[in-house]
Amino acid sequence: MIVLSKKIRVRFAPSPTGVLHIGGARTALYNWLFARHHGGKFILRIEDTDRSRSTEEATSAIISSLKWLGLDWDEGPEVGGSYGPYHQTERLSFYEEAVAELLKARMAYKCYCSPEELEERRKLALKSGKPPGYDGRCRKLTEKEQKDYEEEGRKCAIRFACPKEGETIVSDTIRGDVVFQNTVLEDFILVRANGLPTYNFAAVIDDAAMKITHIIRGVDHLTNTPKQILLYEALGLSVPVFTHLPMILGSDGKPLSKRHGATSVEEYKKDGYLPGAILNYLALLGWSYDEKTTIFSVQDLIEKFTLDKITKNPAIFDNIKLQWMNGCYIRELSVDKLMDLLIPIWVDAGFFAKPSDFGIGNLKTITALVQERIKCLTDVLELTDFFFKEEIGIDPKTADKVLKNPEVSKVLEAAHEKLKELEKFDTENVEAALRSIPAELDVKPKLVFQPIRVAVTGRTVSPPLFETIEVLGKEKTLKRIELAQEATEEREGNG
RNA sequence: GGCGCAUUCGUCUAGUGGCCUAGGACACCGCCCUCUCAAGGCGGAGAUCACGGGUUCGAGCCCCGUAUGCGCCA
Repeated sequence: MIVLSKKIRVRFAPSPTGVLHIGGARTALYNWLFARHHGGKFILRIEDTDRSRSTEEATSAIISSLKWLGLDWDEGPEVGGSYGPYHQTERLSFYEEAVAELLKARMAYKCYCSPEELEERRKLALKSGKPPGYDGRCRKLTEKEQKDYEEEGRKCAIRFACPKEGETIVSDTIRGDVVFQNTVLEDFILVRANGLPTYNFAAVIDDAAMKITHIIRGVDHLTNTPKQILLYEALGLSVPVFTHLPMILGSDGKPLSKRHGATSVEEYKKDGYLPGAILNYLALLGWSYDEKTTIFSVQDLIEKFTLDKITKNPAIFDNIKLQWMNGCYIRELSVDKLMDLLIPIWVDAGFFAKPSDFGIGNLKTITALVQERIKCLTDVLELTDFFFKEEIGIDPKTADKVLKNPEVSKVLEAAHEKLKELEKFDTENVEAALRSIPAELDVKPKLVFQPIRVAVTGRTVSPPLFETIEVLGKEKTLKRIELAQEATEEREGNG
């Protein structure tokens, strides 16, 4: 494909009716990657003509999600640009102008049918097995009839006068030529009775005015495309290159929705996912580079992304794989960087008010201990709460499993004794002290370390024991062992 | 209802007529490492390439039909 790199212009055009969803994020990503790969421009346009559902909050939410993902735009809200404004509701004059032109050329006409009438006719047509589309009755209205309607006070919508013969071909970069018979394209509405343009119309006018060269969007728009092409042609505008992306589905193969769990970028952020991991995962949902590579930095993606490697098949969104990938990205972080990300999570959980309350050094050690054990940042809470809590509870089942062994009393006693004697309470000394216990008591290592772990952390699963004990410190460690001993004795007394 | 798109391991995918007894990744199972859990290493299982026809010396790959799913008109 010959591409004039400098001139490539693509856009992401969300409707601000809600937060940025995974599907939208992927569309934005592919557009952004394509622009960055070719050194073109990435434009953000807000399609807010549906006034009843569009909100300022949604616009800000989408913008902040895009920023968080690192998908920056060259033109659009906040940054401006020479093809603005970038909100459709501020571009009404563009649409009016185009409508006037089409009406004058008789390629559009006024339709006085009310929504109620249309709905009724649609139902009727369906009932009798006929196509439910608009029948085109207002297309042949005489001037007198129009005048009568106007006098009746009827409002009119503007419809496109679709050619009734021939075919329109959509050349899609990944699906090839898709042919539509013009007869099946009804006279669709350009401007509603309320004066606002429809999606198909506004998008074409704006894409042309903004000199968009490539349109990359979901396949759900594929059947809208012939209508749009007809509009480009009617207005003498050059038709952009189309790429229709496969859908993203939920685990049951149905369209992604709330019941599949998190579906918005915001939620993933809150759950402790990293932007790089989300981008990497999304890039691979419908695109691949070769048969081996899975991990791509943003820079890799920019270098390697091409439209011809996009697949046609819809993809099921797999949270498990995203989690795995997020874990990979967490492991790639420096300890300092990871700690910076973890601190607000600990603070939110109420473990401490500011890092110095617990000690930066300790937090750094803890971070290093959990780095390869968490898939999401928020996983850290469950794994580290015992460090911060003054008192830990040992759940009865855990106690039953680990503390019921007859050797436990001896083990805990020995551990307490040895740790108490330590002058330098660091990992090395703690390890040496505890490692001597199995041989001395002639007990398997596991039967020594597990009870100590449970005593000290309250859990059977924890970060590495010796390091953990160092961070906890002598006082807390000894106290927790004592408490466990008491509990054990009680059990023995009762048992 | 019409039109359109899609269909390779459970999931994401590689595959553009002979390199495919179908490759990789996640998940799963086993072993190694090991104080638990992870991480890491090694290995295993898992796909009659939706189905049925055709074209061809040869088809996952090309053509036709069917089924299923999804989308648009809404």
